[in-house]
Amino acid sequence: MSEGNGRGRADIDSGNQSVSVVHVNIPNSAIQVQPVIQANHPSVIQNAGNFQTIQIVRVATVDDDLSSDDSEANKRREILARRPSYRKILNDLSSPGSKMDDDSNSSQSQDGQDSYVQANTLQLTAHSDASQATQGLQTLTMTNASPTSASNSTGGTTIVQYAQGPDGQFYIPVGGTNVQAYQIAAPGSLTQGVVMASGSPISSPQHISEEGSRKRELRLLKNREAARECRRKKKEYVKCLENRVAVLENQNKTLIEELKALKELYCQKDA
DNA sequence: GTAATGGAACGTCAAAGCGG
DNA sequence: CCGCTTTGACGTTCCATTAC
Repeated sequence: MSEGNGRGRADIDSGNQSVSVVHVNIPNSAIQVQPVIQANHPSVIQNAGNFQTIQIVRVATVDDDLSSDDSEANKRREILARRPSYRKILNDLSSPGSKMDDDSNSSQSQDGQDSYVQANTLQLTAHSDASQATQGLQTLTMTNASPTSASNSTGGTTIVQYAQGPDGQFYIPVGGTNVQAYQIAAPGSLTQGVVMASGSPISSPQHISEEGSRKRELRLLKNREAARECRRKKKEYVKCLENRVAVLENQNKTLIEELKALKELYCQKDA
């Protein structure tokens, strides 16, 4: 264990450079970024028209009293929980004037560099590969609209492997891409649960607990994937902001130079 | 070589958000 | 209102780097 708890550090990796996400003390405010079209500056043009109002959520103020640990944690949670989702922000950024359809669409981010693909629903289908079935290893395919780079996801489809033992129990590989250990799942879990989603319920206590553990496995599986996707989106969001900062800095620089040139022209004319 | 350290990524939990 | 999704927080693991 490296750090005790993970406070104060965000899981951000933007490629070569590491990015620390800090909670900036900003009063309730909104930044208005006006669309500016300047034919002279291609770097600006590529973002022209995509600027939107960025709502800056107040995170904390300097004089916020965060004396006790509990109240601090509670306050932090309350405050942070009110952040808009990355999806919402990126949707707002990428679709000026129109609300994009929320489901299963891909869009370009405001700078046109990062493609942003969304996945909102995880469709679970179970199937068994003949060759794998002979070895007792089967796959559960999670059809997902978003291509994720992590784990054994290929083009938005996450393949979860499992095996059924001779005793009828299902074994789920644990540990992501590398199968490191097998966790015993309840008999009939996952596959049957997925396939028999609308099947007739059996109400014996044992079946109820099996059903419970099966649901839990499924929930954890989905949440695992969702967390992965969320991190990916967060990274993309940070990259998007960084790009925007670069563009705005460039724009600012250009405007300053332009102003300078105009001033000189004006002074010459005056003299 | 090895312990210490830091960063990145992950899994899980909990709570808010959101759609039907 | 309910069920599902999203995301911050937290703890853990792995890996790279650095100091000794």
